[in-house]
Amino acid sequence: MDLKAKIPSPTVKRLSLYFRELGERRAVDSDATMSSRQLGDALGFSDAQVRKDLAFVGQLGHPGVGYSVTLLHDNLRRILGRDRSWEAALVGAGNIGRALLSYRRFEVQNFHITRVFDNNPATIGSTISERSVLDISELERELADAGTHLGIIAVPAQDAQAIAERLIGVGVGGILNFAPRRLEVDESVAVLNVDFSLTLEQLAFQVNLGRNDPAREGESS
Amino acid sequence: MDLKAKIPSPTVKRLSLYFRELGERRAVDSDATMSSRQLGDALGFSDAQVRKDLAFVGQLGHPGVGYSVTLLHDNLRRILGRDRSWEAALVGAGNIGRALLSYRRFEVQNFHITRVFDNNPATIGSTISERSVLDISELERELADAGTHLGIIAVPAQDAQAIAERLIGVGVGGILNFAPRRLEVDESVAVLNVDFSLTLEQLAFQVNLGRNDPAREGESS
DNA sequence: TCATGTGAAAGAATTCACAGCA
DNA sequence: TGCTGTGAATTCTTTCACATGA
Repeated sequence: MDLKAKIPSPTVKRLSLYFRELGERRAVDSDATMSSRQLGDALGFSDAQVRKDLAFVGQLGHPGVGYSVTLLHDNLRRILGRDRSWEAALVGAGNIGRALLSYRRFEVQNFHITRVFDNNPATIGSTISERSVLDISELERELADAGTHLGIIAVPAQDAQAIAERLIGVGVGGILNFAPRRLEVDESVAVLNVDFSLTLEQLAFQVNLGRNDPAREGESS
Repeated sequence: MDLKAKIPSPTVKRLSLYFRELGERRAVDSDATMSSRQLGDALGFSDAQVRKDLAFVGQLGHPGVGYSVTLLHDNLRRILGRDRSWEAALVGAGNIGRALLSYRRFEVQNFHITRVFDNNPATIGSTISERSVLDISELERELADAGTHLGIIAVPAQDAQAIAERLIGVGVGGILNFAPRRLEVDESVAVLNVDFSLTLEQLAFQVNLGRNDPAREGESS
């Protein structure tokens, strides 16, 4: 509807958190309202921050009352793209891949890992969390017309770029990259990196001497 | 030595990336130099950005030449706290926990998961990646004088806060939290959250309509 | 009185642009 | 010429503060 204006990335992160919080509240009391202060306190943000963020969603609050939990939740769902189903292809059935496959939360949230690829002959053909592992060489054939929306890369660093290109070749619009390697892709493709080593390193730095900056504390990496 | 001035969090993230890149370069040619442009190009940052970041490390560059790979690498190692060993306790031997236990990269980087706890009787006593799983009720006894530096929480959301408090009770200075729940802890404890659902959601949002903002593309979540 | 929505102010982070050194 | 280090300018984000509505 609105949402022409582009939403800043820090705000999008927080919108996801609001969405989750509202979902939990809604399950308990679907008629509830929450003020920006309540929502902020629950997540560690200021009330002003919450209001500014929610302004991107629309004018949904009622002065003196707060926000309708249900209304806000529904609107966030739409804006965050959670009102549709997402199909993802996973490449790499190693430890991280397996963890993702068994992550129940994804299914609940309409993220479906529909195909799994690997290049290890010992793994190909086996079944992991009810999905059978396909040969990586079949990637193009399997995904050509599958309309897969997202790719998840969980392969060694040196293979990541090539896999990314193949995934983009079959039309995925976004990539979740677990390999510790920057992917060079066209700007029309969204890439998000998850890098455990990097995250641990950030933590170590903070503990080491950066006598932890409180403002950053809850920071979602 | 220096490093009294607090380094901004975005800079710390990039310093880790520089450190990794320099390590790879160093392995090939330990006498190499790199300019801020070369380093930036490799990682997708501007040369000015690189120089600003490296200014926090000290005045290590040589005009007309660049930075000595070895010198810069060594200095970053110290600043990032990588010149020492880190011991971590893992709580939760589920899928994520197992993936972390088998993640080879950690050992190489001097991060050692020395204890593993779970509350599942079927898992307790078993061996995962050469570490035997301890009963969560033994946490305090096991860690009391162990001098463990970091805690890794990979338990269901509803247990996360309690585990965090127990870990802090035995003296860990930092927590890596995989549970989709904000931890309320004293500000002297560093917390970093890794939240797959949140990350996938960010990606979905970008793909959905936020016709991917190029500036954010390589963003490490 | 309580709480939203939003301009204005402040604060952070990035980019620019250039003096100065090798 | 090539490249660093850094103030100045710019852009992005958060916080403040208050007019307005219920």
